[in-house]
Amino acid sequence: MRVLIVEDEVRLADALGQIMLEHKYATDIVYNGEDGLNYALSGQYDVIVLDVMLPKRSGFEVVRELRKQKNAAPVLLLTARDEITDKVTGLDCGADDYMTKPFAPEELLARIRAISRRQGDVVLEELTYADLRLNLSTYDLQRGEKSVHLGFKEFEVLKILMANTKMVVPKEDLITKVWGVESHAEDNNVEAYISFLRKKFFFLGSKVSIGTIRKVGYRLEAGKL
Amino acid sequence: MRVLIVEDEVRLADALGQIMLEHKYATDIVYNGEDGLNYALSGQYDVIVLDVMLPKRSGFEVVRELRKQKNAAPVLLLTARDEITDKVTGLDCGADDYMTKPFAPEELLARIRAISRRQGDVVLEELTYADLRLNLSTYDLQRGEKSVHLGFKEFEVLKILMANTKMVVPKEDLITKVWGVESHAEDNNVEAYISFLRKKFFFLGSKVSIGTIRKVGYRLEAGKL
DNA sequence: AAGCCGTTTCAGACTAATTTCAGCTTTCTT
DNA sequence: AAGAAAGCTGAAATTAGTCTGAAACGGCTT
Repeated sequence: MRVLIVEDEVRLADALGQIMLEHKYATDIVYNGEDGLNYALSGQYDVIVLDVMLPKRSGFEVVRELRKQKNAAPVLLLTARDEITDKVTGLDCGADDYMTKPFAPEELLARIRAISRRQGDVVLEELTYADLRLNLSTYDLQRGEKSVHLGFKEFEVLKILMANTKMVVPKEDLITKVWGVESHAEDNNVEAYISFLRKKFFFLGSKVSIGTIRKVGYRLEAGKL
Repeated sequence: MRVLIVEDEVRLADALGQIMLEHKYATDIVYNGEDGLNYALSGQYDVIVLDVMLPKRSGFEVVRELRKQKNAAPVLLLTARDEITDKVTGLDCGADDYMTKPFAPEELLARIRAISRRQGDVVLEELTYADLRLNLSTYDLQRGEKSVHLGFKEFEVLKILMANTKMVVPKEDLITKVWGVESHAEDNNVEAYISFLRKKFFFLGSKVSIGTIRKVGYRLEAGKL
């Protein structure tokens, strides 16, 4: 079960991420409407938790655009209690549910369960690149017969690389997406995980390797067989 | 990466300048809205950090005017927490992000990275000149089949030359843009990199060459095949 | 309490990028 | 044409970024 959180208040966003984590939801967090829309359009999420008041594009705009593009992912809108925005507006735009801040974590979880149940599961089960297959629900990475289990962070790092194949993913991005924006994770954390992943690629005998772009980041590369 | 800071509290402005410096951003500081606007319009900045409450012209006015003139530079607004200015107003005026004082340097840096990158992906993916293509995300320079990887500084130098094709780029400009304003890089540093680049052009068999304008600078030239 | 697993931290090895230097070539000046 | 200034470039020296094994850590399970 994958959840996208779009919320510009970093503190709240991280808190939500924390809650999701504790309940075993894989979570991505972005901090503005534009990124939110782009991430949502990737179609990999089972639920999208969307703040209304956002930089770049409001939550309303995001849902509307999402629906226009025929994306049916369940959307839960968040709004501050004193914002004079109308619940009806949100639902008209195509949102599935609506909740005012502040709220209890339990309520959030309940609503997420509710709207995700409503949908028939149409989630992609795995990501692939060259000879590698990353199972998104079991966290197993396999190549042919062999298979290894990835830890949560290994998984997240690889997932991001596989979702952006052929693009260089900046270390910064990995840090903010895997460790969270206000973490004090250091570059070496990322490096350590890249190292772990390389070891596992090697173990699997994959032709895929992780290329380093110095001072920038990493990208997947499919070496010749 | 060039940053313009518009902030009337001299102490804060200087502190910001210091932080930027430590993180290798080339920085200019001005202390009122009018200068801010003029500097910003010069179009040489990658990010503008703009206080809301300013002498001469408010931050809001500055962004609005900037946008009216079709200047798309990413703007990060600053405001004191107890000012009753509205976040929405700022974003509506065309700012890209918004932060309340006081804030941690780390947060500022993170946001600067975020908004400067954000516009980066709207911007073109590669620069081309004659038979050369410079991939802006992988730092690869290619010509036909062949491709070479450029180091950070090589890349920056070439990028500037390719962004100003047919114009002579003064050595001084290269130094301040690539090494930073306060650097004590010497002309020979630039010369060394020009030399590296020429070698790579030759390796690629490109018809492009780097012409020297004595006592001034360099420019790209597309020789005949 | 002991063991396991995923994660973080650290230090040294390693490697690529960058700077520096020196001698050489080209261009300009007179 | 001679000398001076500016520029070029190969090689060496230095620095900065990255990799990785090992150890420490912390939460969970047995």
